[in-house]
Amino acid sequence: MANKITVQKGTKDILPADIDSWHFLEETANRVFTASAFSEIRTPIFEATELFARGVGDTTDIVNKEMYTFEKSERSLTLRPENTAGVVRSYIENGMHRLPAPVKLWYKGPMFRYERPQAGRQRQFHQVGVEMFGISQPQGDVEIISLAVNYLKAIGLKDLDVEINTLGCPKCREEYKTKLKEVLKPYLNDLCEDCQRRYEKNPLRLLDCKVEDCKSIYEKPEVKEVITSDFVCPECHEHFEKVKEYLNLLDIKYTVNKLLVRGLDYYNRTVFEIKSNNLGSQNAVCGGGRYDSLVKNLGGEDTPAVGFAMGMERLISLLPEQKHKKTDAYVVSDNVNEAIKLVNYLRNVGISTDYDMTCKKFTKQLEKASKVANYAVILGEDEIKQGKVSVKNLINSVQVLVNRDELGNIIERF
RNA sequence: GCGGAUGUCGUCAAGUGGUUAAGACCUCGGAUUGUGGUUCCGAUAUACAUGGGUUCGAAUCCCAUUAUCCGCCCCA
Repeated sequence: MANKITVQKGTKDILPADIDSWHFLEETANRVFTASAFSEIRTPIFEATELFARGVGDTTDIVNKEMYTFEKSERSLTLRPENTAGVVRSYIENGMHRLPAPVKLWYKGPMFRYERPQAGRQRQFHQVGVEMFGISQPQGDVEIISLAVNYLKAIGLKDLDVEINTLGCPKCREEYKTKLKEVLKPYLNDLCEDCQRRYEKNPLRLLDCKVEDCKSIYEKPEVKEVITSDFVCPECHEHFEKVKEYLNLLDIKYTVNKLLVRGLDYYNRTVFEIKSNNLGSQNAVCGGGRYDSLVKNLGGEDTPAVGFAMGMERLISLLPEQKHKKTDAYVVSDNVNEAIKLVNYLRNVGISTDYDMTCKKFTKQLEKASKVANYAVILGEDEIKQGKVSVKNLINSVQVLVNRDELGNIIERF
């Protein structure tokens, strides 16, 4: 035997047994997002590498070490590690700023990140997300957060925590970073390696370190004072207050987590995550926030924007198991000619139908029917003589003799 | 990139140095002369992750590799 070729590390087949959950997530997304006036957009799986370097940010792990990048015709291309940059590119390229504002888009599809796979983390994974362009007001942030909450509610998830924070604007954030670095300077040598690296690269990320030694340093009064201080400028402060006010109006429960810092460089002001306690260490099902400078950074008009992304595999792992749906009808007959015609008829009136193409004996056909279908449609000599068919409900064994054109009604409610 | 655990048929799983490596489920075929999901029989024709080593002898011990899972990191 030839060597078997297997799926690649961190990738998975989505098999028929699991497909109903995916359809459910996708159909619910379409329904819920459409209800909030979002339209679906589909952008390419690969883009110019530079789009992600500039869009996602070249200090991030995603860009630095997790991208699938390849060369073709002297271009550097990359499999998308997330979809915000791609949607922004499309927004700019297609002149969507001339569309009536706001422009509200949603998407779903595969993303690619070269990481060590573990629970809730794969190299090819799927996200469903939304992006909204043209709203700088706090209503925009709330539009997005409430949409996320509505979607998660629509797919039936409970026990989720919404965490929000504000990163301020570039100006007040810089001041905060400077203060933070100052107060931490004396302890620099006591911090873990990661934190020492973060200290230089992205001081905001220092705060959610899980190492005990670091945590205790962040608990020190003078440090804690800086961390918990309201560093944001009056405008950003007012914006965040409004966001919280509107969330309260909508009765959306949230906690303010000053340590919440999203890993992508483009965020400003409001950031949020939605977490589940039932997921192990990769517990964020949704992450998002405001990114007012990204459109401009990628060469478009200065346009405020806000959005989120959800990990579909993580959502599915929280969903109750779904049984794969059976076929509606299975035609059981010894008469091939009549069977073929009846099968074709049933399919054309919208009843999912299958039959035995190998001319097995009657009992075998019925046995097969009971495994794969909800109803057996029996067409034997007796039925053919009478011009009728028998329909047997395979769950409760009730059988009736009916005319062919009644089959649709029968199968729907019998 | 760094740690830890695991790897026996499509699936679950017994077996810890010694004749043809249990069993269950699934699938397929057959028996019961047009009514199934019960029962019975049979099949899946060289399944012990891979490559070395130790041994008279290894699925069982050792080493390497690989894969999966879990954690760190990071993120959805």
